[in-house]
Amino acid sequence: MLIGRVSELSGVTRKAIRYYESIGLINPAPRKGNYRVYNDNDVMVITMIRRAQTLGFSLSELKEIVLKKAQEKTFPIQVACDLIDKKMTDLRLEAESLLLKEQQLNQLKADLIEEYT
Amino acid sequence: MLIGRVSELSGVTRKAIRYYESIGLINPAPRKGNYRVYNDNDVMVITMIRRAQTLGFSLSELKEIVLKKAQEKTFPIQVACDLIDKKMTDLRLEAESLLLKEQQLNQLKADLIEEYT
DNA sequence: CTCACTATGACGTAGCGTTACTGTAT
DNA sequence: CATACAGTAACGCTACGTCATAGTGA
Repeated sequence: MLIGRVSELSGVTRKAIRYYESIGLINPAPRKGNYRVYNDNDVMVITMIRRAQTLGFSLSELKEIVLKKAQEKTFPIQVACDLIDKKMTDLRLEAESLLLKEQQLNQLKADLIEEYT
Repeated sequence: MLIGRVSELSGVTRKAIRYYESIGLINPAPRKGNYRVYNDNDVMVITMIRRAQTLGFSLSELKEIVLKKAQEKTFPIQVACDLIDKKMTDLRLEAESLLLKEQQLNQLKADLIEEYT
């Protein structure tokens, strides 16, 4: 299938897919003429990338995993789980900072109202 | 005072201060020779900008307020409070999405472990 | 003359979106 | 010939950091 179909199935734009290829996150698709040709597995990979991205992984983090997988010929589950754990920690820290910001926003509003009324 | 001193007092880098000027967020500082000269009020403004930024306001949002203030000759407290309220809503939405992501990260980890052990 | 500070300007960052222009399969 | 795809290239966005290079006041 061509890139447009992959985009439909995965929900990832053609531009993004080509970008993933350009940074070496996915293998360059074989060409039929000048057009990139994909298979079902490619769709799975791209879908997983988007899923992980949504959960807060950067493309460079995902690239690490992809590279390790290529080297070790097997999915580096240990590395992946470590990254996930780290993300969870990050999330909790971010949640705390959100609570703090909410308080500070309230404070800021109170300050402004007091000063300008 | 010169820009280095402002940077010390406000905790905002010289580069950032010049950037604020370049995008019209703060007024171009008068020059003594070729050097920008600031006063205490400038320091206050820059400090407030940084404070608001930390709370999640973009520079363009802050610029809106600055522009309104210049037009109406008085601090647009209504606009500011509305923006603050909006930020609070955003924060709550983000907090929810963080909780969801935490669940999904757990799910992702469980999926990986089940699949690769 | 040196030293500490200032200035401008170009390039880099993340992850694509958005033109803009061109090629091709039907 | 038109239409709906495909391709590459280049600039835009956010908020500066990081050189590189050069001027200036004490």
